Amino acid sequence: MKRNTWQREAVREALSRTEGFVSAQALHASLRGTGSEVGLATVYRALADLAQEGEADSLVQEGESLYRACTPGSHHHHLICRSCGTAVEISADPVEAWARQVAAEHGFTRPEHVVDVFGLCPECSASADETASD
Amino acid sequence: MKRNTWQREAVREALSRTEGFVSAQALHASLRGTGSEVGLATVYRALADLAQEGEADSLVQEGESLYRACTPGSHHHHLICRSCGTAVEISADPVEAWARQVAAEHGFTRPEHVVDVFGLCPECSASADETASD
DNA sequence: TGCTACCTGAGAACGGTTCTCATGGTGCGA
DNA sequence: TCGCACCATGAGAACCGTTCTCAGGTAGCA
Ligand SMILES: [Mn+2]
Ligand SMILES: [Mn+2]
Ligand SMILES: [Zn+2]
Ligand SMILES: [Zn+2]
Repeated sequence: MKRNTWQREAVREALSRTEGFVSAQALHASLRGTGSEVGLATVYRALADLAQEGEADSLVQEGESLYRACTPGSHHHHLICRSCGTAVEISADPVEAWARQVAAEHGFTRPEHVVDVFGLCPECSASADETASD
Repeated sequence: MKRNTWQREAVREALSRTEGFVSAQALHASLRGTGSEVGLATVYRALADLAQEGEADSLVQEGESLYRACTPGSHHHHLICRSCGTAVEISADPVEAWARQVAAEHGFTRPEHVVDVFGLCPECSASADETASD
């Protein structure tokens, strides 16, 4: 059992207050900005633990691991804004079945899958349109 | 237009001789092993160029970028062995449509998607079974 | 309250990737 | 074919996100 420290709770809380995916460093900077003196290594450790326990989702983008608070116990995927990181949880039942079937057809066992949809969220789409018309 | 150098050609050839996804460093070691004196930075540059031009696919696994020769011009995905890196190109037409629809439903524009299926290939599945029964 | 195993944090170390810059070769024009 | 300008190359340094180290601190338990 993990000990309860104010540092871990601070990370959990900061993550849950964040809309989209954030990096460990950004979360650490955000915590420091509010006066918290949590260490960077602790933020990394807390995020890794949260991800392992299923309380956070993670993905890698441009060499950086990004994290997001996650509704535990439910397998799901994400629709993520490339510009601001905002994410929507989506179910992908047809894709789950397709992935299992594809693996089986080729004799692959213990299938897992990575499915992420990226795009520009409505807000960022609007901004992009303005910029384009300048 | 990129210049034609024996280094770039060597990288292209080494990549096409490789069954599955390989890292830049592994490909460099392989080239060095055959007597080629290509530099590591050049391998990185050549692989980045090939990926950009659509002649190579890439994915990130455990903090490392992996590359694979790709049949150009065709959008496809991969079924990849977690153990040995062997990959099978798969089409995912139902997933393409699903991804576009999900993005549209949430007002996201310019959708892209990341879809990879991982598993153990038949050979590695057999090896894993032997190990497990020891 | 006291004990102890575990957590924390500053900085060092790590590993993959990119950058620097002197050197060398490609492609092109003459 | 020859010469030149410009781009590619490669060794090593720099970079950057992440993990490790270890001394000091603290949660949890009796
Ligand atoms: Mn899924
Ligand atoms: Mn696709
Ligand atoms: Zn956005
Ligand atoms: Zn395999």
